[in-house]
Amino acid sequence: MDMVKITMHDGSVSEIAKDDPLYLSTLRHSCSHVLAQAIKRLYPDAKLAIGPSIADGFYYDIDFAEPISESDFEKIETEMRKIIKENEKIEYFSLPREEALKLMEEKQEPYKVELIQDLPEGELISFFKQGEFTDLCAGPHLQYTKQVGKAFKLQSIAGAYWRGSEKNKMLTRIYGTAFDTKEALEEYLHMMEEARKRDHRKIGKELKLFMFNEAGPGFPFFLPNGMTVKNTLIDYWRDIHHKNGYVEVSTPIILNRKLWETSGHWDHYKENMYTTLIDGEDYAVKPMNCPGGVLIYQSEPRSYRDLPLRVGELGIVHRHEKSGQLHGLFRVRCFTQDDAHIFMTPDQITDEILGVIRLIDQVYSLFGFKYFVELSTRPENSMGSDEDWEMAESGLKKALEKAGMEYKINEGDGAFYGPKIDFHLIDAIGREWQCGTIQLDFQLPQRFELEYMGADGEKHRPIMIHRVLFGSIERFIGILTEHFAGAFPIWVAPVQVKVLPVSDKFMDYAMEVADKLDAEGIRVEVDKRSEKLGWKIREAQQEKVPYMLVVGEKDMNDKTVSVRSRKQGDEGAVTLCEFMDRIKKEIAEKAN
RNA sequence: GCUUCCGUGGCUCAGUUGGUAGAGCAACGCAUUCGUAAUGCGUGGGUCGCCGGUUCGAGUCCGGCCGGGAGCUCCA
Repeated sequence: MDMVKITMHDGSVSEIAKDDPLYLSTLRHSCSHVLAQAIKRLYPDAKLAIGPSIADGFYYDIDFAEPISESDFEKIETEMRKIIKENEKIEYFSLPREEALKLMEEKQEPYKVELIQDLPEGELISFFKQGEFTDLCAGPHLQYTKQVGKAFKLQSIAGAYWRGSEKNKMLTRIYGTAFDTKEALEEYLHMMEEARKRDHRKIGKELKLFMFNEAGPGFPFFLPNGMTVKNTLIDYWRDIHHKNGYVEVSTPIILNRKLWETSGHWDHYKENMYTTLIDGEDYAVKPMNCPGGVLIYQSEPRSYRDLPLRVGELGIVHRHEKSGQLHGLFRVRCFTQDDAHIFMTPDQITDEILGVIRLIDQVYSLFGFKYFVELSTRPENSMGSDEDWEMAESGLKKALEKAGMEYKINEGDGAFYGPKIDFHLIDAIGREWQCGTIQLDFQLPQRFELEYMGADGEKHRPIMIHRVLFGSIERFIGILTEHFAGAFPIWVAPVQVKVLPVSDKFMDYAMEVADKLDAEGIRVEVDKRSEKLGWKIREAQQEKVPYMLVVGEKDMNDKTVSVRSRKQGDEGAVTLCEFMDRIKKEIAEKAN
């Protein structure tokens, strides 16, 4: 393996292999310096902020005197190539704090001055210099600008707040990427193109799954095809919950202010709630299902014999997300949570959590998702006693261990009302999505003074958990759409079979085939247009219909159908019965 | 919400330095009746997101609003 020398934070030189991830991030970081140098040459008044390497490339935040746009990229890239060709040595040097400040003040770089002021006192400040360009930087860097090579590209421009705070000035961020070979760059750009093709907003339009309308920004409309997908997921959800001892309830969408005051939402979540005044009383549209679920728990006296009580609800919630947060089905203002609340005694925590973990595993595995788990523990400003937290956290850990599940701990990242487990699934092209969560809650049982009668004849407070598997059904549909690139598993596909008569002469037979499939509960359509077969196939293929049944003279006489699957293509003629058995089996097995 | 880009027939897009709109697909009609990813011909369809301004004249320029994209921030 090729080795390459890089200059580290302290000026020392290390030799690393080219397959070390540090090499690529160093290359990108040096590329961001080349970008900054080019910017300073072309726009001497621009002020530099920070320019790190990131997962897929790098960026540089810059305060421009005049706005620039992506049409300036060509000019900037040309200057970058020039700098790379000049092959300046990238030199390390360090200065005591005072001198470092003086240097950046002289260079009129206010953001760099601010950064130095925040660095710990008494330490030397490191810089990297290439030609006329000097930048405050922790490194590491390549040794010569030429080593940045030719495989780089500026990608986009975006606003970004100085130091990530919306109170600060908005800077211009230039995103770019760099690789060590042109082939790797090409491959990456190709991957990005693939991701764009899978975009659920694009596929959602093409397959007529859902739509949006100005009448309700962020409120999805489900079209017949999308509704089939949604209902299929819901049917499946009901089935597995029934089998796992859950009952299902439904609570009102709109509830009185007093309830939200008791739950704490009125004080802590009001900004995101839709509220209204009716007959002199305040109401709010529910942003969460829990308070309603709690009222159901309270509707009758509960005994320890009733616990654990697993109460599911496919609750429609509304949250007024800020306009800039909306993103297709991934971030909406109205969605269906596949919620459930479990009320239990403290010694039931581990088993109940374990049950939910297994349910989540079952669901994600079904769609072929891999996933990883994070446990978030007690934050500062939390409520509840030390003993409560100790009991809850150890209960969650025990459940994870019993399930044989590896997990990462996020210290102090829990909600103030209890610890939680998050499930992040990984889709077909490697992206991560946080979907399932299991959250313990000490707060609501206390606020609502929930009780159950114990075996000892005393009243006790139950432990409550909130949990979702899909998270939001709408968002999960978006994820599934991208995961499968629109080619849903047959049990989910809006249309499972499309019958394609070779010509109008076989329409009656096509209808007969469709009727028989329909009678068995298979979602089937007939392409009745007087088009050529090739055209009908093309369209069905684009619609990602799992099975096409071509029927012509031969099939009509033999009582067969010619099967074409979207994956394999032409599979030849079989009797309708044979096909029926096969498809029913595939649907029942929920095969991918 | 902030920065920035965008908004033209159902869809995808073109529209040069301002001179009151065009293509392909779809739809509809006619012909074709066809065996595994695009048959041909014809017809209809747009107050160019909305409001206001500049101009003899605005899809094109300017301002505001609405909606969307990218990113930032946010997601008790």
